[in-house]
Amino acid sequence: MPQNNSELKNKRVPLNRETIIAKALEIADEEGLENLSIRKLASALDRSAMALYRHFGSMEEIQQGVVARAFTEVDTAPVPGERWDDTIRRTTASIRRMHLRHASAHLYLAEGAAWDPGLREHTERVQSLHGNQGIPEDILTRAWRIIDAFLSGFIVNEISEMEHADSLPAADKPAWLDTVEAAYSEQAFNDGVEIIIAGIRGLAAPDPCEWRTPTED
Amino acid sequence: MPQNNSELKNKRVPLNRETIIAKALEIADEEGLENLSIRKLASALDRSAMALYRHFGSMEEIQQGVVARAFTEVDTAPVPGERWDDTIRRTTASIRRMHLRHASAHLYLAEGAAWDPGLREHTERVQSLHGNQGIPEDILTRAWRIIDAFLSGFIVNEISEMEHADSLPAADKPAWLDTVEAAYSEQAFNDGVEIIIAGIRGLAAPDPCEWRTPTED
DNA sequence: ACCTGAACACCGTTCAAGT
DNA sequence: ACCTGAACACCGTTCAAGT
Repeated sequence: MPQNNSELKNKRVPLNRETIIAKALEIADEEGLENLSIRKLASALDRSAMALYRHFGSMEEIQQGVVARAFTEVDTAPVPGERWDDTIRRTTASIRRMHLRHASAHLYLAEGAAWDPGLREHTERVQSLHGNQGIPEDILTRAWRIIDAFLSGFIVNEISEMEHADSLPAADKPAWLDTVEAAYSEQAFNDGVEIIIAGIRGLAAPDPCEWRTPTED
Repeated sequence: MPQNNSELKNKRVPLNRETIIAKALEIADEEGLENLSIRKLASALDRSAMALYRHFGSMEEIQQGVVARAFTEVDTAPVPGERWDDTIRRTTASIRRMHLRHASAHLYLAEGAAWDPGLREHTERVQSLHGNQGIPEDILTRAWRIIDAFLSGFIVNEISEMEHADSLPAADKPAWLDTVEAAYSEQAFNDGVEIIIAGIRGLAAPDPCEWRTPTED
């Protein structure tokens, strides 16, 4: 049975890294990264599971690709004249918003450390942003670890809590849960970021911390 | 073929929640929680996989049990007269040490948020510790969220990084690196804890923050 | 009461083959 | 060059049966 071109175009998207990852993120957004499988992905692309192995070596590689793709949505553009702490406020907020946009995908499940292939490019972009601002290397290293830990921990907890809240009858909530539940909100996130920024100033003292992204002229 | 009692005792440990979880933690410590399976666990206990379903409803329940069991190793005892910030230093360090002791188990994979059945008891112990010290409830709430995020994020990153370092070729990894890495990690952890404690003092100002665990007399 | 084997509906991945 | 079906060695879980 011959099929014409328009029929093929509807189902048979050209197969390459980009289209595979795009479809994978779509499925992850609907069912979660933990429910993404090669067979499911292949069937959504109207291909056999094995066809995907021409483009990816393993399921892990596909998951890393999905995370990398989501991180391209994060705002890491240099803003001339921006002070280092405003850069931190802007980039961390953007990362959090990206994760909330893809909350159902559970991206944190595949998100390894900063040297992970999926996060490497993102990490380099943000690090060079701060490097260009003139932050001393040892301060940047120490600051990075604390921010990175808080950020990833906060996001995992926040998304888990969001999903749990939807599935819990109000009468069953013990009193101590309020403390935990109230924890994850916009204000909570900002509290943490401000505390860490103040802490970095403490680490760098008596440096006035006037590091800024260079202006054009 | 009749088997005598001593032969049975060697292989056939009595089957209950406790012995199942103990064996599950053993396997997780060797292969990681992600490679623990009901079939593997049952075979290690010389039973069929289905025998375990008399004691646990699902694999998830077993994993939560493993996490809960590991958390009983954490030092959350009340120390009369101890100031709140020293309690934070002590309990967070103990949680980190527990995770490092079970680093290969990847316990964080099953560690949900604080309301997760596996962490519920632990959470209640620590919260009541601080409640008894007289920390105002709103301060405890704000402090908890930041510490919890930093702690879980730091531990995941630290263990991931340790394993990444282990997989480096020996030539790329001089002998002194272990010490430096370990020391740096320790310092980074303490940096974060101290910054957050200072931040909590800022949130509570002008309160002198002299909250302490009650003494006996 | 306690445990079993067989079966179901899935996985990721490898292999040899098809056009 | 690109894709396929069949197979392998696993999963978690359900069912009906055995002692």
